[in-house]
Amino acid sequence: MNNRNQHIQSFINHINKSVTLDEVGVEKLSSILIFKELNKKEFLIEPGTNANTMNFIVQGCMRSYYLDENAQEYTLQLGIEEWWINDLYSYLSRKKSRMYVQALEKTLLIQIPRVALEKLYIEVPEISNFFRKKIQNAYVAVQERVIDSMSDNAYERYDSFRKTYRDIEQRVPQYIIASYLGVTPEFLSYLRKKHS
Amino acid sequence: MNNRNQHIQSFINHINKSVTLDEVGVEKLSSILIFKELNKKEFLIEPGTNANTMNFIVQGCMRSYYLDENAQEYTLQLGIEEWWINDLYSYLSRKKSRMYVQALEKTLLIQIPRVALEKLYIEVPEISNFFRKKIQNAYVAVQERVIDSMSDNAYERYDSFRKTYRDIEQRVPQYIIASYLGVTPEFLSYLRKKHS
DNA sequence: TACGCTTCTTAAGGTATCTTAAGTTTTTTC
DNA sequence: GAAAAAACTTAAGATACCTTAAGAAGCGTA
Repeated sequence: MNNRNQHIQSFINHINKSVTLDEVGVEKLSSILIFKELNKKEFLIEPGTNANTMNFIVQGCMRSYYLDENAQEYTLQLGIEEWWINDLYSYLSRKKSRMYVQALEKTLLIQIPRVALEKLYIEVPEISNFFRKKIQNAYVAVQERVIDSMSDNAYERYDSFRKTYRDIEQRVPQYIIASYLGVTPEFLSYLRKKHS
Repeated sequence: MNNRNQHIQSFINHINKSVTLDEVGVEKLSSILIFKELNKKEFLIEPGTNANTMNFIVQGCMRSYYLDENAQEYTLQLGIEEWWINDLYSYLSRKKSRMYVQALEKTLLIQIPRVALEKLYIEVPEISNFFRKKIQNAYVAVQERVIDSMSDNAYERYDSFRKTYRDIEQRVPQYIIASYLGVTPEFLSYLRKKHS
């Protein structure tokens, strides 16, 4: 497949939006990438397994969610093309995950194994900077959600969800959006009608 | 003051609970510490300023909170002796803070300036590991709060707050606990009565 | 195309939480 | 130690959100 090279190319472009890799950096990074395909509903991570890669979505749609004792789902992250998806906690701490990370469509990922990536951090500091920023942004995003959950009502959260995830909303079932917003699907349906 | 050395000693003990510093590490770390005193209600960080230090509470009680357009406060973090307090976002990203970090009692901090700390990371990797873990834990704590805010009702959140922050609850006004839980002070008061 | 499964909608009744407002208690300040 | 300020409580009425249940619509597969 020559697709493979195209995908790597646009992956490198994605990285170069935040930092500047020289040719050696590009070369070294490209050499450790792994492609992985997931079918719709297939799991990348399940509770009890370990997240040992960083995962970039080339094509498709993914989510991470937590499942509680009452079989209630809490969606923590959604992602489509050019987004990263993971259980960062498991990846960073090397502990077992307590989440599911699942494909919502047939999905193609580019994965970077932690071991190889950490070696690269030393040889190519720009790559280290790139992921440092990613992790910072993840932290900020979660913190913002804490504030939003306290300050905004469900419709306000839905509204800002649609602004932030414009391209995602169409592709994801509504009950998953409800589980991201922290409301029941019935109530989300009611809100949509009320404000339409 | 000889207090100073005692405080440094117990600070080092705190670090040594998570990692193992050799004598050189201890020496180097000790040499970059700064003591800072805050009066009750005094601010360590305000919106528009930068967080350039890591802050360890030697004695006292602090909180970080976000203030929205409606003058509503959202408490994000509380801490007492042996806890760390900061606006990690500002510290990590080097961007201006959007939070307040404030002393709730007369407080003594040990501060580590970022510049010196980052130099130390290279010379004493154990210290780098220590703070990597701290930041991971901060991320996990915030993520857990997102899940709790969706899955637990206010009384359950209050109850687990009391378990997690047993020693803090007594020292902090109730309206601040309410602003941490995301409920009105009136409702927290009602809950306390109902369950007593 | 049709059947079965998944997702979405509607609606009624219930519970959790908020708002306002006033009174009480505690803490701070002089 | 008295006055002022801050924090807490109580209660009534309002609103947001949930639960249950049932039917409708959409989608995947034979």
